[in-house]
Amino acid sequence: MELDERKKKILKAVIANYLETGEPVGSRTISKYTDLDLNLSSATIRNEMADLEELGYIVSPHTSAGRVPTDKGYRFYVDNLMEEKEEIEEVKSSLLERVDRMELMLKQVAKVLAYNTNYATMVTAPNYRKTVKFIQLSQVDLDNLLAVIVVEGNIIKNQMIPVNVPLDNEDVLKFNILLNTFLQGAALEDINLEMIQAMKKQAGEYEVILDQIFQGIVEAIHEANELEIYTSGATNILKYPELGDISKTSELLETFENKNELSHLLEKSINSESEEGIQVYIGDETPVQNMKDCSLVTATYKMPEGATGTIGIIGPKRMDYKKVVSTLKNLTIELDDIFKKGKGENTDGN
Amino acid sequence: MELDERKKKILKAVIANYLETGEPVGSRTISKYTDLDLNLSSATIRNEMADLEELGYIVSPHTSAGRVPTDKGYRFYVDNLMEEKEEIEEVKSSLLERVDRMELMLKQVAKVLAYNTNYATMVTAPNYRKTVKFIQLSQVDLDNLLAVIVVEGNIIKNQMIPVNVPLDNEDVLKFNILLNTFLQGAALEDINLEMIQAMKKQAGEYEVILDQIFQGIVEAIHEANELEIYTSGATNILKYPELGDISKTSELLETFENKNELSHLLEKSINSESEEGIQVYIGDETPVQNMKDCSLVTATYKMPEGATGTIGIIGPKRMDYKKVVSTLKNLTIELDDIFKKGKGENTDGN
DNA sequence: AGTTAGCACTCGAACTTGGTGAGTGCTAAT
DNA sequence: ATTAGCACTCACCAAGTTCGAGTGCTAACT
Repeated sequence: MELDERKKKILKAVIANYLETGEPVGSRTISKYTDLDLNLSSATIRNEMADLEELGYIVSPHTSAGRVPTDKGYRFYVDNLMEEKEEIEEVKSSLLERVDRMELMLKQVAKVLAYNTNYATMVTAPNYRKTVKFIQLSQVDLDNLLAVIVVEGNIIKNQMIPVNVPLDNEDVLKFNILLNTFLQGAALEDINLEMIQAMKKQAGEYEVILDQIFQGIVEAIHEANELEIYTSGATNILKYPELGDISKTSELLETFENKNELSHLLEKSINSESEEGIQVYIGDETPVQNMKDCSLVTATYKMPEGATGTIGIIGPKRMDYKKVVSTLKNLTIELDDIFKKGKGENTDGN
Repeated sequence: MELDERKKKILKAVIANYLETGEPVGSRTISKYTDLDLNLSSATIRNEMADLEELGYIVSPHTSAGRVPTDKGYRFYVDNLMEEKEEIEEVKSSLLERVDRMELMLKQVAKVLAYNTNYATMVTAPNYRKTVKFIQLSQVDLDNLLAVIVVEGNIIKNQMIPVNVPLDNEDVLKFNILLNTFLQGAALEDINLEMIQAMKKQAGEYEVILDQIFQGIVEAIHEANELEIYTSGATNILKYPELGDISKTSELLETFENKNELSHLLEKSINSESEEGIQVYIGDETPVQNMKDCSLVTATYKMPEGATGTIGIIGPKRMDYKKVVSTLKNLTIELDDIFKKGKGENTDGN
């Protein structure tokens, strides 16, 4: 059954009120609600609300309480009723000026966003298709070589490599030539055992040292492939009393502390959705089990090189979707802009 | 007034009981408590407890409840009554095997410690006296130079430096020589305007580029000087119902999220205490205001080079001091050991 | 037919009441 | 000095009470 215009209005009013107060909303409240020009008595509203309840959009927690939106209700609101805010929620871009280090910037984004919205946020680093752009060994001191690897997107990895045989400059130079010949431009996934075998052959007498070097490099590359994720404002979750059930909420907070877990979960689900742009996950729809009492809104941003990353906002189901969606929209636009200007130069990874 | 032997025993019994249960403990409980061979009736205990209350070691939350230790009581316990555990609380050292990257290791320490104790933990990186050990510029691509700086303790910093003039290999080589001449072996604090001026003079026509390079290097160095801090198990705090006052606890959790703040606070207070070894801060004694309903136990570990770092455990006032202290003691010993073996090689910073 | 006023009803929240028991302080006997 | 005994206190719990917001239904109104 399609909702007629009036039912839509009433549903919208119920949700709008509930988003504000977090309390069940009653018929009288709606009938006094002027924003939508309903002008109906509470009795009429009651009849309509009874229908809406039967249809599963709202529910009353007990006989003599008002109504509360169900997940289905929120879903309908987000899909059909919510017109987005016109006024641009200016993300304080002053805070976003320093683009010179990718990592810091993304942390900053998470922080600013959490501060502005009062929800929990997370930002993943862009998933470049990682090809090796630059690789270099240097002798730092008698016992250590330093491998510096720069991959596409200017993410830098360092690795100290202990060596027990003294090397002279020429040896190091040789290694560098060897490494660059084989590895420059290679995608990280392509660096496999075969390639390593081939390099070893060429290394001749230094095979043992090469082994150590490899071990270091492989580790560094492996790390470069991990999806970095930055979070902020996790404790904002505690501000919403409906999530006050500590045992549940603390699990959620733990998930936040364990960024690894979080990143895996997100990677699996969000990347598999080929859709781009803003996604809203309400309650059970969320990919992360621990968030099932919350809602998650994600947005995708793009780097000029084609890499994409995800920004997520986690809040109570009654979060201000309108604000969150428009904030995220503006933020991604702003980010795309910044990246276009900066064109990826001047970035850094840990 | 000095506490006589019996009062001490009773105080100890009260605290021991309270640490276990978290409930106010009554006279009858103590009189049945066999561990200390008191063999007194509850009435006698009551008289003694009344004295202890008058002296400020314990307090009863209301007329007909048992007694609870005060901060003063805890302090006395920690200083005089608590004999440390004999059996070594083995920190699962298997998890500490990978020493190859300082940063990862310290994170791991925080994690393992939080997991084993069920309290919140934090670990600061060692405060090396940071002298530049190695500095190198490389041309990564047409637009970017990469500065790699290694400071004592093998902490590595990277900085991408955009340049708008094409440079050839010889230019880069020149810069490298220049940088190394001036900076190698210099303490980070010594790198000041004068030195920079002197270098600029020598740079001649490339002064502008040098400027950019400097800016990058200064930033990198500045960062290297920040006290790194790693935390774990912050959500463990929520497990203790006496800290269940969400508004207070959430502030504490926020402090944990803001590692910067935390690190500044700690730096100020803990480093200023010249004492080493284990320190116990109870309630108000803690350097961080938000922790005043908790206790903080810190330990100092040493690197062979003389650098030191701090490990902290934050829990409720009724934390198991005995266990925490002995765990920390063993941990620092183990760490000192690991560092001695590894002798600082094979480390890395972000 | 759609809307509304009116009314009986429901049920959670908040408050009251009384009983229970753990624990205390005091006193008097040992 | 220690202890048994006793009156007293007070948080906690369960049962009962009131209160009011909100509902569903019916009958009257437009």
